Amino acid sequence: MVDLGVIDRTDDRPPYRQIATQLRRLISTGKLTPGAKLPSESELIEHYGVARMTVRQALQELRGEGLVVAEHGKGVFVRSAPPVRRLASNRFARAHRKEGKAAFLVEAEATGRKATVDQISVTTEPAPADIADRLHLAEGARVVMRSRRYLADGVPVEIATSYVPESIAAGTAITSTDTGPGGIYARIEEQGHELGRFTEEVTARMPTPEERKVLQIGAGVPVMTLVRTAFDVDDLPVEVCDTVKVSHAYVLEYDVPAR
Amino acid sequence: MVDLGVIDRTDDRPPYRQIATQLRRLISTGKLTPGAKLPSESELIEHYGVARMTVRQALQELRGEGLVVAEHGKGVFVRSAPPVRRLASNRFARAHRKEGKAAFLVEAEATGRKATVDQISVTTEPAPADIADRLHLAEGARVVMRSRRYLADGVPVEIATSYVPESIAAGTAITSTDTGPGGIYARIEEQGHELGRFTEEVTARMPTPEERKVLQIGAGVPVMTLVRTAFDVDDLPVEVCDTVKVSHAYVLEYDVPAR
DNA sequence: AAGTGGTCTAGACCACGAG
DNA sequence: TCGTGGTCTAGACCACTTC
Repeated sequence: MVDLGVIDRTDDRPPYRQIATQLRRLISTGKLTPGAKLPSESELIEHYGVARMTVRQALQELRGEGLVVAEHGKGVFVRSAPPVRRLASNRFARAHRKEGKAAFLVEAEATGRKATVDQISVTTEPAPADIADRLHLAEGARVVMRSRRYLADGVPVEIATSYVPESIAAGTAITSTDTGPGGIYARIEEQGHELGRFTEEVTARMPTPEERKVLQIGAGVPVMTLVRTAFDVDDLPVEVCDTVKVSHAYVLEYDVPAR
Repeated sequence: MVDLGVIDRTDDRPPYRQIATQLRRLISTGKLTPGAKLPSESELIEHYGVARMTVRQALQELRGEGLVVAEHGKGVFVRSAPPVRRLASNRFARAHRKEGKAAFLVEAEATGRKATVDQISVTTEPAPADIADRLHLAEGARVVMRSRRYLADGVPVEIATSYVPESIAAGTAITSTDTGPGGIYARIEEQGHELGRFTEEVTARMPTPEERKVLQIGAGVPVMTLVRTAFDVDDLPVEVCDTVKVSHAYVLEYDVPAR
């Protein structure tokens, strides 16, 4: 059992905040390490001499910060930091594709993690408006839509959906579950669209309830969205990939020339 | 007053979730538009016939998703989407510095916003361990540390802290509140360190209570952190800038060659 | 069965904002 | 002053986990 402080009733900050601060400090100073169990609600109630709702409010603040996770019937635990994957901006370098490797696997290999992909679905549909816009397609033009989930060491870290114009994807392995060596970018180049550049648009937000479920994250854990558009050497957009990443599982790295 | 549904006591989902779902739907369907006031707690209590804590739990779920903000003494309101700033990866191009413009102002100008900077503080201190590491400095080496807050149209959108080795900054305007035309990058180049490239590391997380206060955001709104390191043409790191951005106020854009 | 967190009730007093 | 949300109390019953 860790040692807790006391509540200062003359303090400006309300009791639940004081409790939250003390628990937060136990975590940040390493007195409570990832995976460790916090004192139970009953223990906190008794120690601080407050009502249950007060303790729960403190715990909820920590849950909101993503510092702890509550497990029904077991207790409240310090969130164990998932493996952080650093995504370098050169991860789509042609050299890697030539070696027959998909980007996610290249990354995983570099960090010694076991990467898996599941929940793969491939359909052909009319392009959503924003995708059609990015691909310079007419409204209602059809695209091949590939969705999948990525896991690192068995933990879900990302869901991704790729859109390729049907005119490029038709008759290739892009419409198959297994896209073959080098992934869809290799297939696109085989169709005569040598890749020239990518743009990536990054932002962050809270996940939808469905994303929370698929990514197996609690409330209070934000996601990053990265929308990548691939252009061929004629600057024609050939693919859009919309990814939702568990934020604390990723650091994105970019190299920018000063020009 | 909008029309609400009722609680189905035979439903699996607990009442507070049903209430949250109904309110969420009012927002997503546009029956409650940004800035609109939700029914007050008392109204919800009366309408649904539940205790206050039940209603508050529903509202809290929406706050956690960043959909609404509570204003003490006034009510709960649908969050109005703040202006989104798109940050292009060429925003530090030398051309802009030559024109005597700082990056933030260049961006603001491009989008027609009124950009302001406040809470500027400049100190000289021993470098924190991670900063010393990035700047290739010995532990305890001194750096000039510049903190400031950026606002777009009066709304806080970012806080930033720059670190420059004292060996470069000493005796320049970098140690002044006003760094002069072109900002600190112009001053660094005047010291003989022509800039060659930048690296940027991006991730997202929940804000600390203090960041929430400075950025004036509620719980449930994530932040993006962007750590930029500037290198001169000899690949010597000359500055580290640590920024914390309100996530929904920014989209970061990067251009990546396929190589 | 015992302990944990999840949900709910029915009150209370306080601090803030607007009229 | 009045209505708003912010905080707190002291109970209650339920569902989940472990033994």
